[in-house]
Formats: sequence, structure tokens, C-alpha cells
Amino acid sequence: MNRRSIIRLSKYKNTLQRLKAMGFVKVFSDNLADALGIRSTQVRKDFSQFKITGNKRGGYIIDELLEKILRILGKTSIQRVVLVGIGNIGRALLHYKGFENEGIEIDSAFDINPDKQTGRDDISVYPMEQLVGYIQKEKIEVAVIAVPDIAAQRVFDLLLQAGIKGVLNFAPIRLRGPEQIPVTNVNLVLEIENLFCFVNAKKEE
Amino acid sequence: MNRRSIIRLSKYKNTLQRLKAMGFVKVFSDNLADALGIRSTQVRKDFSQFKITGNKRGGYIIDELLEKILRILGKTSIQRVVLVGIGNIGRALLHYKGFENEGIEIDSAFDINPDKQTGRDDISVYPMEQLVGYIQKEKIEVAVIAVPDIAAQRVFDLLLQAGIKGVLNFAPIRLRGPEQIPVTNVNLVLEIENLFCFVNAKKEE
DNA sequence: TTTATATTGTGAATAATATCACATAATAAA
DNA sequence: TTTATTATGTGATATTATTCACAATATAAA
Repeated sequence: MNRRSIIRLSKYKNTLQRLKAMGFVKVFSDNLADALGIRSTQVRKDFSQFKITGNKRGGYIIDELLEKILRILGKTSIQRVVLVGIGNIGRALLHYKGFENEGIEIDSAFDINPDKQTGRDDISVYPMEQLVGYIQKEKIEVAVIAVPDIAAQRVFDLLLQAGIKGVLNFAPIRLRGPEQIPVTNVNLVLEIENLFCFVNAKKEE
Repeated sequence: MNRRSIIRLSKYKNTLQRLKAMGFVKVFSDNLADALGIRSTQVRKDFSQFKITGNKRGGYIIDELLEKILRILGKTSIQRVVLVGIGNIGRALLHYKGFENEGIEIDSAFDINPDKQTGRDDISVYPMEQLVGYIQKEKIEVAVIAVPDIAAQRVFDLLLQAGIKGVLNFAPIRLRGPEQIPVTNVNLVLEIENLFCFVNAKKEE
């Protein structure tokens, strides 16, 4: 199972949810390919990998397809995460509407200063000392690291100690830890630099 | 020139800047490989692609290497971007310290409601009507789209009309436009879903 | 000096990913 | 019914990215 097809699976899901909301019943690999800007063979190859089958000449029934994809993505129950660090990014995440709609819930937040406000009365802020215990007690599997880079590795070590299973990291450093714990990095500076580099390269062509 | 090596170039830059700050003078491809969690051949292949050469048995002089990389990344002058949309994410970006340190400047912000405050007196907010004119007058090349998904394509069209050269898009939709304008998507829901999927896959192994 | 050693730079091999080509089957038309 | 058409599903192929293998060479040691 490769990473890229999982990412696409999540995109198929979005497209399918929109189509469903619009009242569509069937969809062809060609439609999904258009929506994602890829080839239809890629769509079918992806489905093939995940043992998703459609109907020869009939395409796919959106409801069935969506259900299968949601199961593969583990979207059968609420996906709870903890947020570590209530700075600019942490606060933005706390107010971001996109998560709730997709069944992702920020269960609670942690900060060295637990007096920081989340601005949401349904999400409590706990001091860092309670991070490990909370994760273990509540069986949280995924954490978001939104602390300054200097603190990120320390937080990651705590999370590992607590038995976390996956991490989304906003700090611009590579977190070191066991191979089998997936860490996804979001680095905004890097993305913008990357963009400028492409823009400059285009100019010289 | 492939996208992945440019991303790595940006990471090499960070590592080199840290090493320089620590007083180091030389670096080996092996050191950089360790820092990024890749192989040293990859590092050398990347450099080779960008015509960066070192010294047989002597590694690379950090100052020289850094200078070359900064030039390739177009970091010889301030990289100005405009921000479109002052919601949660937009506001987080406005307050994010990471940009300034890396020579990236949010030049100005745009929103349908120009009364929105940036919280920074050095960054003005303009109404959406002025977006196209401003970009043209100020020769802005890169824009950040941080508006709701429903408005994203419309904003992108305006940016294209203004002659934008690259876009960082936070809206969870695929923006349609000419092939040659690079669009980088940051989709937080997708990243978290992806993570959960990996976590679940690991459990079944 | 000569020899040993460490590191770069790169063509070739391998691995990962995407696309093509086409057999297969379901539906619609004749 | 039979034939034509339209999608799927997948083995084969092409493309892209990474790693290997090793020649070239600079430095240090003998």
C-alpha cells in the first residue's frame, strides 16, 4: 500500500462526498480522474490495490464506493487527536472548521502555559506534565505538534513515551524516533521557498 | 530539475544555516544525509543536478555551499507574497515568525471584508477589488490562498488575471488553471486522515 | 616521496510509481 | 438474439527517483 494512493483515496472521498451531496448516484473512474487531475487508469489501479471493484460498463455506485473508502481510511468513528502547543498555528487549528466536518476532533490541547485560552469551551488546555498520562488514559493515537522548533523533539519524545501512533509535525525540524511511527511534516516556509524556486526556474526557461 | 530535490535543497539550507551558526566551516555529504534522514549519494546527486561541486576528500565549505543554494532558491532578495483571506489560517500566517527569519515577507493582505484586522501594523488589508491592481503594480509573484473552499477558484482566477506566477493554496480543492503556474496545496484534513490510515494499517500488520 | 585512506561525482542498476494496451464483462442497440 | 459499445481490471511497459558501485582525486600518514 503506497503513500500516494492513500492520499488520493482521501481526495476521492472528498470528491465523492460532493457528488453525493449533489445527488449523483454513479461515478466513472474517468470522472474521478478529471476531478483530481490524474488518469483514469490511476484511479482504477488505486481501487484495485484496495480491492475495490466496480461494475463493468456501470462505473461505481457512489454510496458503496464511499463506504469502502471511509472504512479503509478508518473513518468509521471519530478520529481524535491532541494538539500540543497553542501558538499561532495551534490556535488556527483549534478554530479550523474543516476538521469537524470530516470527523476529526481535537480532543484536548497541551501547552507549557495551561492558562492559554483555546477560545473554544469544548476543548480544555492541560499543562505539559499531563500529556503522557492523558494520551495513555484516553487512548489517543495521533498528535499534532505545533510548538516552537526548539521544543519539538522533546514533545515528540514525550509522545513516543505515551505510546502515540502517529504525529503531524509543524515544527521545521526532522523529528527522530522509531521508524514505525509515521511523522508527517508540514513546513510552510519550505513550501513557499519551493514555489519561488519554481517561479524563478520558469523565468530562465 | 525535480520537485523533490528542490524540497531537499531547502532542507539542506536550513541544516547549513544551523551548522554555520554553530561555527562549523566544512560539511560532508554524509552529515547532510544524516540530518535529513537520507543517503549521502542522494545529497551528492542533488548537488550534481544543480552543478554544485565540493572537494574530493574535503567535503563542502559551508559558506560556499550555502551561497550557491541560496542563489538557486532565489533567496538573494526578500521574497514577497500576498495573503488572500484573513480567516484562521490567514491570521496564523500573519503572526507566524518563521517567514521573516527566512526572508519571506507577507507584503499585504486581501479580504472581502477589508475592515478585518491583521494585528500587525506593518501589513495593510485591502478589499478584494484591489487585488489584481496591487499585484500588477507591486510586481508580486507569489500568493497564498487562505479563503474558504467555495471562494478559492474565484480568487485563483483573479490571481491568474493579475499575472501571478505561483500559488500556495490552503483551500481543500484542486484549483484549475494553466499548467505552467505552479500551485502547491496544503490540506491539513488530508494529512491527518493520511496519518490515521497509516496508523490503522500498522495495527493490522 | 610513496602509500593508504576518505570523500566526491556519476554511470549503471534497482526500486517505486504511473501509464498503456487490451482482455473481460455488462449494457444498449439492431 | 446477435452485435456494437462502453467501462472496468490488470499484466506489461514506461517513466521517474533512489541507491549502488566504483573511478577519480585530495589529503594524511608512513
